[in-house]
Amino acid sequence: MPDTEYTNIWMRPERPARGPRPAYSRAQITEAAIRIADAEGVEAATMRRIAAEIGAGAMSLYRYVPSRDDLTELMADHLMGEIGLEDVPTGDWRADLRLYADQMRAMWLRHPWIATVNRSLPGYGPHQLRLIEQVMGVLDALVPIDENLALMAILNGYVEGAARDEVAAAEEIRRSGLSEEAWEARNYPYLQRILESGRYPIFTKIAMDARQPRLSRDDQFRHGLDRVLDCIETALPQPAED
Amino acid sequence: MPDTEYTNIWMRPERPARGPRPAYSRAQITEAAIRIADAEGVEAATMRRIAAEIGAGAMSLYRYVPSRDDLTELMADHLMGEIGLEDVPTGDWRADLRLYADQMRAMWLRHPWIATVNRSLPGYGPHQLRLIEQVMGVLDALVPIDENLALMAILNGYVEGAARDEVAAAEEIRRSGLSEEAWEARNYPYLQRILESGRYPIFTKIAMDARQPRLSRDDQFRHGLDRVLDCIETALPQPAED
DNA sequence: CTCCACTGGGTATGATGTACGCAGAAAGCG
DNA sequence: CGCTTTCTGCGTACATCATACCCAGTGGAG
Repeated sequence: MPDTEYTNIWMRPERPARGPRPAYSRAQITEAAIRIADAEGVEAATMRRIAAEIGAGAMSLYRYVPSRDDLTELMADHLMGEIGLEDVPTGDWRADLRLYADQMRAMWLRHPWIATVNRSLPGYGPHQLRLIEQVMGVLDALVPIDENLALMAILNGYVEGAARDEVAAAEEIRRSGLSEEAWEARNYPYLQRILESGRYPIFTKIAMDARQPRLSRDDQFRHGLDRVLDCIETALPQPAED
Repeated sequence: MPDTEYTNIWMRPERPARGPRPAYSRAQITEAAIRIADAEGVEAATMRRIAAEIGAGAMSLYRYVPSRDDLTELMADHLMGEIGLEDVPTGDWRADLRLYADQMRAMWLRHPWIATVNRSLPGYGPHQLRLIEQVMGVLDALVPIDENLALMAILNGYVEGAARDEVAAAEEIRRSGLSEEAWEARNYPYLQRILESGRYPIFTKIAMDARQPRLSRDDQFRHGLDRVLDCIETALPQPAED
């Protein structure tokens, strides 16, 4: 029973020394699972379906991955690998953090199902670790480590929150099987009821007066991000003089 | 087939006019489900278990709630009702937003399973709507509605992100069935391997040098929150003079 | 008083993650 | 080179889940 000792998917060696060559690999399985989740929704990425995708039997996957939860962990970490910050830090911290934020959001939109994967914190897979190094490396020379942590909490909170909202709406629409317009038309009566009740003046103000909801998603994100970066700037010691 | 017309759990009337008195109610079912999820984890709150909790047969629940997803929506909105901001705004926006943030975080910690419920955005249940009114009412008189939206995105992002991190760790420990100390001891080898690899200097700096991870969770949250509130302050027009 | 739209709930179904066991393959050892 | 050991892929089996369907009984509307 060697299983008991490994607390973590990252501690478990992929291949033992003896025996026949494995026909597949963790990476292959992980990528197949991501492909299915992207194309058909995370609920379609069942163990059987993933196995079929790579031409294996259902139970074969368990030779590579101890459980579905661990596969999920592999999937989540693989996604972090899609964030490319090779040339960071460039010296322009604002551009660096914006690049990070934009890439992160784009990744969320490519893989909306990541919102349902909440085992985020204790993962610390290799790609996530690399990303921490790169992102926190941007401000590392400018502020103490505690300050850096606090600022990154704000930035990550904003990016993830914004991405989560976008993705929640998109997933709701996808799951309904309707077009975006049809979905909005279908929900219109409820919206109307809220507005007509007169009990939600601020909600009404948002729906009627705000420019924000009428901007493109990209612009909405960018506006909020600018605010966050301004906030970070005020926390930096002696910002660059003109 | 009246089912087809209701797009939303909030549009569907709880009780029809005719027929015998229902023995239970949506509120009763929702509260039972929350009680189970709190005590035994969200995975224990199955339809059968919830039905058993209130002394009903499994299928009886479907007389009150069209599907498990809708029940989840009811549960999530019920939680928003736990945030009490009756006396807000008090005139001290900073105190008001801090009260909101603290209550929100406390609610997350009471009900960690909310992290797994991601159908957040298009819900707009009654409690969520009321909360939007109260929270956004704090700054409504001070800033334009678009500004208010942007600032709330930052605040909510921080609060939710911080709560999500705390909850993810707590849930991971709970699910392992170990004590916090035993869980940490179990994970120690992996942490050690990361540090010893020498490839993650900033991660190492966080683990070794930062004060932050050694503060209480409450203090960590408060520190970050102060930063966010500072950020909001700089965005307000002519902050109150001394 | 009669009718029928309701009620609670038993049974059944299809899907899921995964435990178990088996036949065959290949690496280590003599 | 043959034997043993340790692996491989994978078919079968099972517990558990949400939920479709059905039925007998009930109580408000006419």
